Amino acid sequence: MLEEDAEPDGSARQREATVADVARLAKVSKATAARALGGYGSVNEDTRLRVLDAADAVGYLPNALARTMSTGRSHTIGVVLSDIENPFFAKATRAISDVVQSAGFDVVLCNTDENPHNEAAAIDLLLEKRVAGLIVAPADRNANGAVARVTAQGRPLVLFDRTVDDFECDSVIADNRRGAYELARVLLRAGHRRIAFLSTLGQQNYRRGDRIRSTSVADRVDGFEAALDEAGVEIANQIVLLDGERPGIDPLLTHAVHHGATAIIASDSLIAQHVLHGAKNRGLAVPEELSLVAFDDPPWTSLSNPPVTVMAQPIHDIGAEAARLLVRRLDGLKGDVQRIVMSQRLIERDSVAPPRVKFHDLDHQENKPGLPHSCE
Amino acid sequence: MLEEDAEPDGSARQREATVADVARLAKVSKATAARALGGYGSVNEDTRLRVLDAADAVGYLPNALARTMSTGRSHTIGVVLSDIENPFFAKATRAISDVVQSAGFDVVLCNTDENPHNEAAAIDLLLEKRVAGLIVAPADRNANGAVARVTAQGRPLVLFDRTVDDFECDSVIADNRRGAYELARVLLRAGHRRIAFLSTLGQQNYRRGDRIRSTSVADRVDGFEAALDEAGVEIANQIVLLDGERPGIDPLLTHAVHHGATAIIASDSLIAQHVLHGAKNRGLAVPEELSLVAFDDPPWTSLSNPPVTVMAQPIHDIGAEAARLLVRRLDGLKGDVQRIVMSQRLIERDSVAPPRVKFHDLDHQENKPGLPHSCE
DNA sequence: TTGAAAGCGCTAACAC
DNA sequence: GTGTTAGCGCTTTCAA
Repeated sequence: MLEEDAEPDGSARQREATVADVARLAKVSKATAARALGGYGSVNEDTRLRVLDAADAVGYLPNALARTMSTGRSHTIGVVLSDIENPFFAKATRAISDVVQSAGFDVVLCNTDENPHNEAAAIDLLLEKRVAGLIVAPADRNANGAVARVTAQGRPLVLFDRTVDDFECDSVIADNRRGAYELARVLLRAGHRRIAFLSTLGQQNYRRGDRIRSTSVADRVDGFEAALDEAGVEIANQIVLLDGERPGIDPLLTHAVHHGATAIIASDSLIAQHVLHGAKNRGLAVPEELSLVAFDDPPWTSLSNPPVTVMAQPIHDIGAEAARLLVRRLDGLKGDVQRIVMSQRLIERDSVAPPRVKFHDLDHQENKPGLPHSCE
Repeated sequence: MLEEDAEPDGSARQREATVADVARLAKVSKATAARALGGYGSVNEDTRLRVLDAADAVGYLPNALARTMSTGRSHTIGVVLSDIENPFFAKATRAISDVVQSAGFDVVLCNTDENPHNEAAAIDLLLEKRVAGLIVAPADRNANGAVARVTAQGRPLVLFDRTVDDFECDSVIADNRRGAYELARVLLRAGHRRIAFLSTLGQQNYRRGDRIRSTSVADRVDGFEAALDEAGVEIANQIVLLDGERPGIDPLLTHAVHHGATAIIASDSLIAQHVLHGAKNRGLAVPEELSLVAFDDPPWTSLSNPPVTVMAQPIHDIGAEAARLLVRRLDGLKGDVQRIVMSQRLIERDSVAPPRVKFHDLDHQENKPGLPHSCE
């Protein structure tokens, strides 16, 4: 038995047992005890049992930190993402954990809230905790020092959902440009000519050509614009609304509707939810008065009134593939950077209808001053 | 500059820099360098700057493991829960992170999949990593050794959403019994006499009085049964369906409908989603042919067709309160175990209608053999 | 098979 | 203000 330290509150709390304690009780050396406990080296079967008995007699619990310090291996990988409440990330995380755990690694998760500062802190934290590798969905494509630090430290890194500019790195993303293109085509085919793209990410006051911080959103906006160009629709008539810092899709919706948008592309399912709510509150019938399409396909999109047309992403696969890639790198796989791009899938439901407005009138107002195509 | 180890692939990866390296470059002792780096003790401003310069010249990154080992403080808390994909846990996790981080702790998250074995592994893992304290939603109320081990190790622990039998411990839960009671009352008032309670947790083949593994589900079933008793409705006519191991609410729904259920209580929003889907697929109109009420109030429940009547839980507060309590314990708060119970709130929408069937007929069949009240 | 001792990177006494 | 030294709990040579 270990001596017990008397606690201030009178309870007796045991000092944590160490290999040394176990060794003493089992009457062997620290080294032998450690071998028996750690299951390495070779140790006589009898002594092994004796050590194990001693171990749970003193309530021995290995110290993973000490172990990592001496071996240099942590068996832990870090995952950093922006919003665990977003079903996209929840699902991807799930996939990552499954893969990574079955490969014998533990996972530590950090939430950044789309804030580059938090992200840097999270990455450094994980690096300081000496995780074996990292999987991150970077909040900012630009000069992302924290992300670069990971590889600079020589640790494997896989980016998912988003990438970072001028940075060679394994990554697994979805074909967002194509997805947005298709979504825009659906709307265009239905006759819409004034479409708003809504996202909570990126900067406010977007002008065509601006670099949007999140590459997944940037790719979508790109595909969106490409479809419009191709259809010969004036981009100036379109409305790309990015929320930047502010919370709340609702003001964006107000803005969009106020400027004549007849259809919305929601950049994720959370935004689609807000749009549907907003439309309901405003007494705007979907799709009769406002059409809606969105990225991601959580179960509710087929249950809502109306069911919504979506671009489904292979979320599970994105996470799983990112994890598999990291595990392979951890196993020592060398070789070229891998950039995996997964395709998305259109699911048409009932949230799109032709616009009620005729656009001939509006088209003549194109140059009317004061018609913004971005939100302040 | 540090010497560089040549890597097999030809790249040159730096050995990780340590305080010793920094000290050498800054021409001070290890202790001084450590003081400057760690921001403790006192050190001359000039030397401090010199050390800091040296630090980023060699790309120094502190080793949190080593620090924890010598200080005994990890500044990290562990959270273990059963399913991060469930919006309930996603939201609670978010609240926990926020509170805990602003108190200066990092958080490590583990998913258990409702599997007691995984849970034990996760708890031990966290304990081995020497987290300062734990917040756990226990998968099993019975003789939960892993949970007990936490306090046995002298580490603060707060349970949330669920508790463990015969185990004194701080906890924050919702008043599930009352919530279920109210939900049952809504259905009863509408005229329903044959109601099915659906959950993915707990054992299959439930008989009244059985101990359901998850205390939150157990409390709900308890409240459900109490309401029926009070209304003088035969419990034998009710159908408590728990999924046990199997994935899939759908077979449960089949079972319920097949045995004449006219209303469903879904034990969480994921289940409600499945029920709505299932009803749709079967061409069953909600609420005309099947009424539905559920726990939790994610945004989609007001968007669905029909919007669903729910018992909203103060999820954010549950998480935040659990975190605050843990932080206080970590700060040394002694004193009695705290058991915080938060109340739920009924939100009536359009998913409940009177049953079409008249029950006089059915009541006479009560003793008809083969009418099960639980699912195998 | 076992033991003694060194070392992982850091902090914390204790001297100077 | 700064340096020396001794740990934290484990693994890992190297001998015996």
